[in-house]
Amino acid sequence: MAVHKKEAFTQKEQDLANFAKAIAHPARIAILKVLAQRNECICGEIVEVLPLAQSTVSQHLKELKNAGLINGSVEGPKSCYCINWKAFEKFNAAFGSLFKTLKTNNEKACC
Amino acid sequence: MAVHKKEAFTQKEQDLANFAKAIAHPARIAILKVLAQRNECICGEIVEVLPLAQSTVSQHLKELKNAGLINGSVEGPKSCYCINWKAFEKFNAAFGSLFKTLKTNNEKACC
DNA sequence: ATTCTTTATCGTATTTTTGCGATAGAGAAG
DNA sequence: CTTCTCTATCGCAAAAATACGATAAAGAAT
Repeated sequence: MAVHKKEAFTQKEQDLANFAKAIAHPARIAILKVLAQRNECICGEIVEVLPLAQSTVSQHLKELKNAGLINGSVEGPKSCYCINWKAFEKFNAAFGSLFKTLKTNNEKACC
Repeated sequence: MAVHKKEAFTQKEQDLANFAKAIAHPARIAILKVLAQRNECICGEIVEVLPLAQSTVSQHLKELKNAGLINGSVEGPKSCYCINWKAFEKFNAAFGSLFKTLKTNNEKACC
């Protein structure tokens, strides 16, 4: 078997998990950093910075885009990606909310 | 092919990615919530709450423990798990740091 | 119009994750 | 000491993630 049972959980839990999964790879964190640095948000330079093949970087970009963490528009030879601050803020809030929820329920560790 | 190249990235990036991966599954988020609710931090009830087999829950607990997000001690028939607030705080700080880094570099989206 | 440059997608291989049933192991209860 | 209960681990299968090379596609440059 091994059918992923993600659909059996809360929408909130799934959303947060998806966000987390998007940044659950050092390459994608590195990509986010590069995107934030370049104000003109033209990439392709990302491939040069990362120790990965072009196709792999493109794949990671796609996943970040699917997760909603970045926006992107392709115009032939050059593409333009940049961080979707709104979604990122939402993620930050969702995680903060979880953290807060956990903490208010039980502040001290018992083992 | 397909050798994970995670070691090619910063330690910080790897750490944050590992933390993120730990919560990158709704089941593990749900487990954290249950652990926070029960003050006595006795589990096994987790299995009843979650729509997963006992062995699967045990596996998720193991991963959370490996990631350092929870502490656990097994004493024969009953085990005791609870949230490692210190590590969780560290994760929260690391993520907040990334978020801040990104934001100070580039505040506005361009696409 | 043809070539060049850049990026996305396809196909494929390998590794990792997810999940379950079955079994083992470790105290508690009798 | 034997049984009972709870948890961990093993073995396995299916799915997803990771990575790359090769190819396609879409403008730019000539």
